[in-house]
Amino acid sequence: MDGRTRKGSSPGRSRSRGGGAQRDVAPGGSREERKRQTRERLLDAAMTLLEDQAFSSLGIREITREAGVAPSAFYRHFDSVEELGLVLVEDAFRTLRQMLTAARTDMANWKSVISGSVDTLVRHVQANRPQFRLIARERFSGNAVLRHVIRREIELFASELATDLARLPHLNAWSTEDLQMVASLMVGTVASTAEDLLDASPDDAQAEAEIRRRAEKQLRLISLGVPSWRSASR
Amino acid sequence: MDGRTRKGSSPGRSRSRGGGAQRDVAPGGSREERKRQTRERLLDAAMTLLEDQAFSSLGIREITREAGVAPSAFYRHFDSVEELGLVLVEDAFRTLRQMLTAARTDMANWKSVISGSVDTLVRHVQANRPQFRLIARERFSGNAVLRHVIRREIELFASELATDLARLPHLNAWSTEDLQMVASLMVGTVASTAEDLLDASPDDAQAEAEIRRRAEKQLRLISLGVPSWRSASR
DNA sequence: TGTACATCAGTGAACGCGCGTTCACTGATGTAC
DNA sequence: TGTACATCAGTGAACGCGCGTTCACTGATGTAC
Repeated sequence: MDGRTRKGSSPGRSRSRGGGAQRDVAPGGSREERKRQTRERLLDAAMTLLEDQAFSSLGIREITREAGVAPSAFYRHFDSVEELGLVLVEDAFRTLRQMLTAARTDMANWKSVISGSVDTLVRHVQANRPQFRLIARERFSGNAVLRHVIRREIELFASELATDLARLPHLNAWSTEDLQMVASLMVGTVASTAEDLLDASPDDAQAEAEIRRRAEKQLRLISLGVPSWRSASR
Repeated sequence: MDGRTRKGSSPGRSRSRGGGAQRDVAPGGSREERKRQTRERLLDAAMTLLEDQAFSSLGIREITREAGVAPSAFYRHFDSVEELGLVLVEDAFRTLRQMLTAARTDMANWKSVISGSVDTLVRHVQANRPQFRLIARERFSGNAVLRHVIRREIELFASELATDLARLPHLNAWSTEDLQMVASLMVGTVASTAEDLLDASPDDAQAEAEIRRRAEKQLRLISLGVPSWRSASR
């Protein structure tokens, strides 16, 4: 038995653990490796706490308590809670980018591009709820540094989507402004869908199915407006 | 001169002040009236502080300091910061409901219903930035009680919009589910627009014009999809 | 392989500080006569 | 109108508490010979 207690754990986080035979509880590993593990525990602890509270109310003592280390140990890994938060946000966006790569791969089989994308979205959100919740929440609230990092990333996604859309047959003659308009509408719809998923219980299959249906319909409705756009607006 | 200092003020708040001759600085008024004024100062102070921070990090000492009263005076008016927060949220939604009433009045002149609604939105958001920011931020973050109150209100608006839409010629044969789908898409688009406005500087007329243009286009694109909906989906 | 020394992740005590909350008070306002 | 008493919004001192941060320490791990 180990004197420390490990109060919380977040099975959702998929940070790659170093290779080897050592157990989570037993000592094991080189000094460097063990330091990495403690850092991991701090990040996991913060993520667990963020499920129920805002980032701006997270404290060093709170995080270290949850992680099962002394408060002063925090400073061996981060200068401030904000620095830790930036690492969490970077992690979350790495997850989100993986989702987008997966969604683009799914685009290969055309015709069901909408339901394919929505399916990719739902699976990734459900598999990484803490990360998506972090992005959804801190996009608006509290800490200005985190907020700006998140905003910038999301704008980037909308621009990338606009570029993707420009390659589609119906859209290649559209102005940049109009492409960005459609892209931001789609990104906004997808973001709302993700928020609805996070708001529902992860085990509520019916709620998930309804959210999925609605998102597909909304994206389909938007796409139905596309062919009529030019003629109606000019 | 008065010994107290009034550090902050929020001219945006439009709470109706009691009738009479008394000045803001001078003593004036009945005991009841002066109590009401102090309560007002606390609410205003909290709203001012909320422009830069999350509700969940607001403290009693912070609010009373900003309002220029002793910390213990807080308890003459509210049992907790949360109770004060609920009053702020109610106020904010009163403002939002006034906006919706105004928007419905504008609906009288058909054909420009979209640009009319967007104009109403922009004017109300700009005139009540603190309130709209409160709703936008606390919809996700921190305090669970506030979050749920805000969610419920927003769902209510989407339902009301669905009812309104059902009266329109093209839409009166639609299923409830599809009406709600369109309504939530529109509410989401309007919410994103409000967030963009709050993110931009209130004095940046060019940014405002671009946000307005984009919102009008997005709503128009959605409405263009509506006539094709049934045929394409069934 | 064995020994002596260096490194450094994690500890725990200590600090000063601001927090939320309580409480007896004060003095202006309100009320009864 | 004047007087005596009641009310109560706001005060300021006091409390215990948990916070962020510092610092000398310890003992396992790493390295040089």
